[in-house]
Amino acid sequence: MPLASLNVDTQRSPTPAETALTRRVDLTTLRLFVAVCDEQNLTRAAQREGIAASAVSKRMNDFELAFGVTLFKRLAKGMALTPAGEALLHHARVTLLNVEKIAVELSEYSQGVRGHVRMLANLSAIVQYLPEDLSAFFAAHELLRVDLQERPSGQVVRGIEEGAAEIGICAAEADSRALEAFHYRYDNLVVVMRPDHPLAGRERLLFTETLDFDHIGLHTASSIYLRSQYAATQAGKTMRLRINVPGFDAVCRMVQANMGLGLIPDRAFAVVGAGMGLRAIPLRDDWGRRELKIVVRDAAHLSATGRLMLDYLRAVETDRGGRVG
Amino acid sequence: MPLASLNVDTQRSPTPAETALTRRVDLTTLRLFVAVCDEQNLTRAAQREGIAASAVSKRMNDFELAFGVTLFKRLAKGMALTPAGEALLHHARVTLLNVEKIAVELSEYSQGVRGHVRMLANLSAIVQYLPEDLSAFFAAHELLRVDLQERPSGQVVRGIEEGAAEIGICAAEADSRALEAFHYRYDNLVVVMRPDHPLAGRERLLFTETLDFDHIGLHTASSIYLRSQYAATQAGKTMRLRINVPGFDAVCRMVQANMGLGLIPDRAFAVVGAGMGLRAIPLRDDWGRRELKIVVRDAAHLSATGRLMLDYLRAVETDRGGRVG
DNA sequence: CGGATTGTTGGGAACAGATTCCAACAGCGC
DNA sequence: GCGCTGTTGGAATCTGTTCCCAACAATCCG
Repeated sequence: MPLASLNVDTQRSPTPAETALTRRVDLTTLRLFVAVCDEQNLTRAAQREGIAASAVSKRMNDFELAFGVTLFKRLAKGMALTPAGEALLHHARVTLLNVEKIAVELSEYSQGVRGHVRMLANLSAIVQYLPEDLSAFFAAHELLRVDLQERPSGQVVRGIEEGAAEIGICAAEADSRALEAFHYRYDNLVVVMRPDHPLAGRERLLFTETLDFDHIGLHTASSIYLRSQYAATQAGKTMRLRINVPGFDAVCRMVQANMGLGLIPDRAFAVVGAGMGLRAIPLRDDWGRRELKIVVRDAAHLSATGRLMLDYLRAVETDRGGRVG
Repeated sequence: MPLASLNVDTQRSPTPAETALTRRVDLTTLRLFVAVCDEQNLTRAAQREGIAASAVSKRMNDFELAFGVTLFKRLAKGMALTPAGEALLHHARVTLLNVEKIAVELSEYSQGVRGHVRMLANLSAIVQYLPEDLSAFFAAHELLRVDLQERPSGQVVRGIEEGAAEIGICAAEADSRALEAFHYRYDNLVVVMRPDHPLAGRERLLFTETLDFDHIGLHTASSIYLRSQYAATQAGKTMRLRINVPGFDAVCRMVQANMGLGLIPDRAFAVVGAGMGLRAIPLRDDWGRRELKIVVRDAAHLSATGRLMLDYLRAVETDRGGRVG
């Protein structure tokens, strides 16, 4: 039954036999192991870790013995990994990285930080609103700290669902499924171009008017990109795309280099495009005004710090509040 | 400078001070810690872990001392987490889960497995082709093992780029950027419906002909969903969507329940829809024939096992080979 | 070509340090 | 005061490290 060895990863509770094996793993061994892998040499690895070479040798042997696995091929000129070793190396690296996060985060708490909030947000939110909002938030709550990661809107939703973070910010178009969603901000899209572009004299633009010119696309998973593609096909045309770039600053630089038109939020242009000698013209289409929303898994069961952050973000834009999802 | 506390996560090499802190973390303490959190009671946690309560108490105190952090509020009726404790709990959980993976994987090697390949694939590949292909691959290489995770095509690309897996399979439409891409298989989309549906008598269908009826959508990030949305808007219409579901089997069940039409690959229908008394009609549009591609970061530097798998997958469909990206 | 040299990993005994256990202790609520 | 909680102290134990030495392969040198 070869198919039995197809492992679709999933969250399981450990069997007793597994916990027994788990106890044979320890972090110093792991650390030593990656050192040996890095150096491909036991002696240098031992020096680097400030420990006797024989001790390292013993640990590696014991470890191999404990799992009944050969990790290294012992060569005359050092140690080379076996396939089992390579597999271990991968996991060992991410485990150690995680432990490091623990150490860093805890030492932050010891220096007075009173709470962490893990956050996911799309690029638009990070570039335009979060710097000021978080700055103000920190001013009110000096002892809090935020771990912020950038992801496209769809993956923000997924991350919140999976518990990778407590609070997410994404485009309102994104399907937030079972998550609770609240209004955050509105966004206005502008078309960015060089001052010598044929459209540069216009005060406002319909998106269809730009379709006869080259465009510079954002990351293909970004909601701005998806939305503009949609609009183009709805108009029965296709966007003339020359390149996809990963950030608003990159869009502006491409525009500057005469690669075409860019489509980014107005405040993003104000932040990253200012001083580049470019022109930004508001989009007249209804979808030129977008909404960003806040998503959480369950507002009632947020941590104290998460709750604080959510309440703050919801209150920060006063003109138009309320629930959207 | 409140903004200094905005941490965009990134891969850093550890500073000396950090490694010193890192050494104060050990897995038994972590395991004990989550046990205490789970039980909210030190005594029960100690019992569960088969250790004296005093030992646990000491470990927790030493740990708090080492980082200068209070993890628990000691109450008369047990232990409650502080914010710092909650932060630690999150990281501790994922770390332990990782260690468990290490133990499982290594014990697999000890039982004869000679290599692991981490793979990401979209749903279409997993449902239609991978079971047979991997089965045949395992028959030829009994001692290999595969860790397979399902993701939408876009996230497959991202996962391969980030090194989460060695080999990915995704829709050819997905932008694979700097990755190397190879042809894998072709896919044919069929429209699934109940036998009493008005279109059930047709031999072949154009997608536009289905737009007057209700549709059942796949996950909104899936490439089939995105492609059909695109086709609908290109035809100047909108899809009448009643629901989005996460898998091909769910689509078929929804069709059976008279919720509308489904659009899935033909072989997926053969696998999951057989025996449900449904009708599957091929799509005549050119995009009804899709391509699945294999993506890797750098074929030249694949592990031995990864190389084996790549070569096998590329050779498995003989009628149309060759590079696509 | 032979032999010495340098580098490697592996093994055993003594030592130091950490971890554990048991028992007794202190705070809190009922 | 009883039952529950977590904490403390000291002794037994165990684990890990070091040091020294052996075995081995490659390389250099006479």
